Amino acid sequence: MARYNPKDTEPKWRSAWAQADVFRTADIGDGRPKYYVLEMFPYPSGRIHMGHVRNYAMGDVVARYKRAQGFSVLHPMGWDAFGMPAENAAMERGVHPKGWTYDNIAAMREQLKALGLSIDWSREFATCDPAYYGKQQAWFLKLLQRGLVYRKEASVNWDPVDMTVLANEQVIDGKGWRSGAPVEKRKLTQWFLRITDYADALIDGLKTLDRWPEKVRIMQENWIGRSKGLRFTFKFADEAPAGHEAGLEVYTTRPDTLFGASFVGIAPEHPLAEQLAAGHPELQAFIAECRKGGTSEADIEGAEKLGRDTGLRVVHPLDPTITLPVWIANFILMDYGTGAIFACPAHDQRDLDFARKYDLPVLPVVLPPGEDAASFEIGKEAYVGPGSIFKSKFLDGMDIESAKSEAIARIEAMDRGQGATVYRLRDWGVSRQRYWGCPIPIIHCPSCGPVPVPQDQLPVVLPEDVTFEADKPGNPLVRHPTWKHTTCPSCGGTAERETDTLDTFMDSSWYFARFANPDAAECIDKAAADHWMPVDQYIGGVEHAILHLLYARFITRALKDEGLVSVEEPFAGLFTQGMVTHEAYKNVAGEWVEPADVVITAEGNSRSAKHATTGEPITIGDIEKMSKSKKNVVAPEDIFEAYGVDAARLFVMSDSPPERDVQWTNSGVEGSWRFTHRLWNEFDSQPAGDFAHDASDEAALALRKSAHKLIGFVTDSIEGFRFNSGVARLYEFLNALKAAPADGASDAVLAARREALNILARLVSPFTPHLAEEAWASLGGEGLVVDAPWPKADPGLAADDERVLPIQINGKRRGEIKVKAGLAEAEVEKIALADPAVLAHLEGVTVRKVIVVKDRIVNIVAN
RNA sequence: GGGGACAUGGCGGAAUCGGUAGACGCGCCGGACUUAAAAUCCGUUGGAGCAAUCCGUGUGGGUUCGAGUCCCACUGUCCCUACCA
Repeated sequence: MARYNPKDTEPKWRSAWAQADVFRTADIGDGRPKYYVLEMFPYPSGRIHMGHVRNYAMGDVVARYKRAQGFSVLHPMGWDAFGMPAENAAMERGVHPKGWTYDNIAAMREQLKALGLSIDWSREFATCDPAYYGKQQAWFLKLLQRGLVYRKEASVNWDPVDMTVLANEQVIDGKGWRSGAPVEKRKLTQWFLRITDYADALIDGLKTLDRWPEKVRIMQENWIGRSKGLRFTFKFADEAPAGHEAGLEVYTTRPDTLFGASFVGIAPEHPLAEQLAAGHPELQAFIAECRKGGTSEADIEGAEKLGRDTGLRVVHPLDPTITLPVWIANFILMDYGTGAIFACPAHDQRDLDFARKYDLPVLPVVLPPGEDAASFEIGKEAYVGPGSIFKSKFLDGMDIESAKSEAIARIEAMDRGQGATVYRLRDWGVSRQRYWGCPIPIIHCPSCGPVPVPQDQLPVVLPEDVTFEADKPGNPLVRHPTWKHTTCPSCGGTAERETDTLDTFMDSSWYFARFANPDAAECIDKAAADHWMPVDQYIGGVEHAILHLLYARFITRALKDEGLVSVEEPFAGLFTQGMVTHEAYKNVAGEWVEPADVVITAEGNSRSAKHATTGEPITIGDIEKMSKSKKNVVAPEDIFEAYGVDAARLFVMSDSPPERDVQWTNSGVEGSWRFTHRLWNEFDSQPAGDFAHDASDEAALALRKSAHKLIGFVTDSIEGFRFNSGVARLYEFLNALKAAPADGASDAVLAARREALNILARLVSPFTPHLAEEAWASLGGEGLVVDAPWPKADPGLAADDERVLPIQINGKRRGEIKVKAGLAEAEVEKIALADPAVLAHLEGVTVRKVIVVKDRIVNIVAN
């Protein structure tokens, strides 16, 4: 019996697939139903890691399974190749970002190919290919023409380390998502995309995404943050400040609490605040102070509510006898609503904190159920629960919702404001002051202003002769001697190119559509995209729940409105897979130690660790995401070398549910490796022959039944993304096969085994494709197993004709009976009550009731 | 502060519909093979008990003939988000 040797076997089958070109897909399909499987494409950072292995192995299981089910499967691969790390490498090591990126792509392509993925490599592209980003420039200009792109001066998030602007989505806890540096506010002129025009569509579209995780839909909905309320204007009680004669506009979601207003607040950046500060050093100092405040969690938690009275007063819109002071307050945000609020301290915690600090009135107007109107008071906590409105004239006695509608109606009738929907979502700033990105195809002309580059002059190609020096940060496009100097396409005068490049999230917002035909002369080959889109199954990390997945949904809708694609939603099905984790180890000095240098010993239930060479004790730390800084990484290529690709693929699919983190362990992958060998032994020990069935042989029948049941289990587990359960069933079945060995078996059992192995080879093929091919060949299967159809279960064999029913007495299991499947309840009851074990437990008690659940269980109620 | 998820042996997890809790894997323990070890193979393995049996899915209640699963309250852990009026 030959030992299974993945080192020879795996490359052999990979070249067989390549030679037969089995994974190439036609651009407009071939008559079979289409299925588009896509994993989020990788950033070419240098080497693939275990997270990639898990992500792409999952997609490959789906792709191979759908292929076998008769679908024409599109399963492409590309590279999200623009971005900061390439520039960092350039500055640190003096290499060129382009060379660095394409070298990494070459290395990672080889690694991915070694994984044996069923990828159509003929469609591969990188976003840094001019052939790709040129098309991106083309549709960017179309969106500009549509009015979806605009330029404005705005206060933006500036990352002082990466020296670039970041979108709101890219600021995590007040820090740059990549650099981790605290973000500063800067006023810059930037290009923006009107994602807010699509806010409603993006929220409403979520309802159609029934194959997305609920969690991601909720995150997107919260991020867009639609809220309904009232926008209205306060008139000034005395003479209005110059330019503010119309009054002061505020936004609220609680118009029902209008009679509880005790002051009006404006943001420190509010134009009125800045105007007032002009001749007022104290206000000026206060506003400057506010600008400094950080946005990290600790800053916000600890931040004290601060404000300054402007001395201005405004008139209450619903009761002209009431006037309210106008304060500048540090907790009011300029870029939400109107940057001004009316404050109702009784029913808003922030307003209450502020009111207590500056001794402003607290007027409760919502009476909680069961409270007495005369005695109800607000202490340290604002009341935000339900109740009935009181001390509010015509709103008295109403519930909150009716009072909101009534207040809005009154204000609208007075023509002082109107109901308004406000979003948390801001327009997407896409300008990046970086070199290694897609150039924004705009020319700035001193007389014509910003002018689009004519379509026939695209692509605007990045110049390659740029210099990077660690002491000269910033964008080398700005200091390039010639590149930016050009002529205005409109007037022909001297002009300068835009030196900002596009946010790399633009690159990943349409690549899935380009894959339909990556060589198309137009941006998107409409016929091909109409055939393949939407992506039927998208797979990637949950860290993109808001960023990439929201941008891609927006761009797809914008491109649809432009007529470039027909779908509104790019990803019909989304699966967010968990990370690959590993224990982290530390030595006595507190330094991280690589897993390869650690020897673990276990005695009973306790584990201890020591250093493999020095023998010094090692502390076993937490299980964490694999990261270079904690040294708890395992290199995929080392695993492929030691155990083979199939064992590695199998392990990442087997140990945990795919949406959860999987803990990489050496012993775990060894288990998968053992499985591949034991599986091979079964195939290898099987003598050739036919499938002639002998129904009278019980062992043979039992084996056939479990093989046909297995088909259903594995099919369901793949369809339902429960790969770990499917793999467990395969293990279980192998155990059953070993219990009916070929050695000395009857002809009937041998035939049953042959049939079972034929089924098994196809069922394991999505998980361990190389081994499956070797097995298929040894069984004498026709052609390649990748081209073999998915096995079909014989319903007669897959269904049980006998059932073992547990018998409970008062809910406790007391015995079991074997009955024909589907046996009538009355019959089952008779048999159950005659069972000796049951009778023994019924002695001295009276049977009150017998519950029979067909084919499942019997419960006898007795006392 | 707001939103969401999760909690099952020594560990990862299974139980898809309210119906035999702990499949499968890892680890541990024992055995075979071996001069020995590794590898491999076989067996045991939730807890208590000699046993019958009893207890057992984070805690406390509830619904039900029957709850890991449904409802209420709580505790803990993790993720997202954040002065969004």
